[in-house]
Amino acid sequence: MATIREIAELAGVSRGTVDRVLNNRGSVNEETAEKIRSIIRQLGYKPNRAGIALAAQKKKYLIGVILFSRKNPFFDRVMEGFSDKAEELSLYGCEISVKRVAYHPQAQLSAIRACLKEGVQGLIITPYNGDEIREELNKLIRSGIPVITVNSDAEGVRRLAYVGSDYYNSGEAAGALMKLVTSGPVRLGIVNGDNNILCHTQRISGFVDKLSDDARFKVVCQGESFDDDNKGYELVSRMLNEHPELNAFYFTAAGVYGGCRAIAELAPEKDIKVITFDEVPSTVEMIQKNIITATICQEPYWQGSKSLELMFSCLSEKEAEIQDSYYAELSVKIREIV
Amino acid sequence: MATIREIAELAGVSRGTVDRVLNNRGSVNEETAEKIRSIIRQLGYKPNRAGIALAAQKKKYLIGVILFSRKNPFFDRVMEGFSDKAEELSLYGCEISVKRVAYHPQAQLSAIRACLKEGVQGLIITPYNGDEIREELNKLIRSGIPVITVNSDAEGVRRLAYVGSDYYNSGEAAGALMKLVTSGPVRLGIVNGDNNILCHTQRISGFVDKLSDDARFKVVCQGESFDDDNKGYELVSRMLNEHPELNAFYFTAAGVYGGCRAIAELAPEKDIKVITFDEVPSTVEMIQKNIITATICQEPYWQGSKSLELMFSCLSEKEAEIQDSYYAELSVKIREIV
DNA sequence: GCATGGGGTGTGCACGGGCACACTAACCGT
DNA sequence: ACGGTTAGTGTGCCCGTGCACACCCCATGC
Repeated sequence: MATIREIAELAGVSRGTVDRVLNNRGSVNEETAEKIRSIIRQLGYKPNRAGIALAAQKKKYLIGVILFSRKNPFFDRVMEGFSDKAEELSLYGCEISVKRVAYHPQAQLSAIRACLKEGVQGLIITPYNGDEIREELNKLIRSGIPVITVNSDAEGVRRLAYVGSDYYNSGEAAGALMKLVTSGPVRLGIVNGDNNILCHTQRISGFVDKLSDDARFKVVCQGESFDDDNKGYELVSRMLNEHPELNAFYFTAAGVYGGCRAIAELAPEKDIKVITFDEVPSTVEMIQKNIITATICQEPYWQGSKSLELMFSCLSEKEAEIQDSYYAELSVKIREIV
Repeated sequence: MATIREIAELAGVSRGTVDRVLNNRGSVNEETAEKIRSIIRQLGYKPNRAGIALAAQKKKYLIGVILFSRKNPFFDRVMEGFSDKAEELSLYGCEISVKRVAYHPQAQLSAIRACLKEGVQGLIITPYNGDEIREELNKLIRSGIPVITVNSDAEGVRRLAYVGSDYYNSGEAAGALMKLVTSGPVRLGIVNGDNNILCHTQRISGFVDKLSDDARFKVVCQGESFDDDNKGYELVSRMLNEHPELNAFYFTAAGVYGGCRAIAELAPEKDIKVITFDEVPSTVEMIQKNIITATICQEPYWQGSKSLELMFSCLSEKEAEIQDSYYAELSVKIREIV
């Protein structure tokens, strides 16, 4: 592999000049520059990453990460993605400043402000909601600080990129799965979280749309559980009492553990099909106990890792090509195949 | 983060001495060494990877990779894992020499010999079979060249590690999946490849064992197809003609494309459940055409990537901790969720 | 005629670690 | 007493890139 020195020698100039051409810095005679560029093309020169890494020891790219604080295995896993990628990129001077705060506009707002005070050069936020945050993010972006949103994408925020789940699509996948694992008439109970959160509404739309062409399926009841297991327990208990014909459940993410406990207690004999999201301790346990039939996963680790990688390449590379949106791949974990 | 220079200064010695302690090279006064070691512990010193990478530009770790030559998307994907990891590790002087040869002892033997001539310091082989190869590998290992086997593990070969699928386990998974997606009596046709290859026999054992406790299932017929699509087509056609009651198929890997074509042509109306292995073009196409119900994947990309990573850390690090076996995680790709 | 400024260029050092080589002091054998 | 060996240590350079600084030359202004 060619080095800057070799190129300099071939072009009859010094390393410094080649460096200036490579990083369009300082001023170089256009003729000389073109000559150097042609040699670079000819040799297929790629800067040596080890050299860059070593030279980057002096630099510092500080990236702010604002993350859900509530005990949540999904976001814990996203966090692992952030941490591992940060460790990898520390080689190149990348550093993250993580703020785990409540999912409230006020808390998030002050976290953003705190990041700014620390002088972050980029911000990653997951998840977020509310007009205040939208405006604040747009202010950041206008001031030249790129923002990547993970798992929350609001219209009107000119973020650098979105990384995360395609909720509607995963809802459809859940519907397809439900078709596959059932036969005969299916009487469905749906448990979702806060109806104001996209995650839940879109997962329901996708699911319902997918089943709409099949007369076997009927949604009998639906309720909110707000990520609270006791609430999930109560809700599902009530559903099972009021609608003994139920033979399938769909959880968009909330109250899974409590809901499954209710199913196990109130209908231990019945073959109730249950489809949920995410591979987290509560779903894994319920899969192993044969209560959850299948769960649909959307790579939380990848979401953290990918978003940090994108942000770093935006900050460090001259011309990073960054798409508008990056969607997590779906995978399915099934009973007895965990 | 501390550097070698800082440690040297604190210990009142030169960089060279610290270096000798860190890499137990040359000779160092035991007392001085202990002092340096204690400072290293105290500061929690970790060598800077960028520095190591840069210094490693001069080194060269050559690793031989012997891979199935036949057009095979699974091994193509393994190859991608090798290539990407090699690219990543080129930073540290890692280089691979790939030989894609036929799955015959003679071809593999000469590939191994060729690798030796090139002076490889480690060998990765996938897949392999036969006593000659086993003996040859053991000879290599005795001469100090570590060997990692991928997707073939023979008794008596003292390889450094095995990386790959757990075939029996994935067969069981296929059985569990078959239970889940069917209801009522199931009449099964099984299509496998060469009966001398572990992959096929173990996937069948696992599958059959898993179904053995459920009277719904009956294996009606079974045949070999040797990875040949025309053979697969003929075989499945014959099965469907002779046993019109068939309503499920299990392919251990061979003849999937041809077999599925036969199903599509001869039983277009029937709801036949089909379970196969690996996410390769032929399975993806047949999943999209709704012929394959689900396919079980075992991370071919990871297999390549992981095995090279292991080999490199064995060659480069003083004390790499390497397990005996690394099994690919199972995942399931399902109709409409690809 | 001299100071100012800026375009264009070269040079030296930094980054952290590996490693070859040089050097010293001590010890041994003849 | 002197050459040879060896344990123990220090020094200098290399790896490839980034970047600050110094330098030269020419144009412009007073």
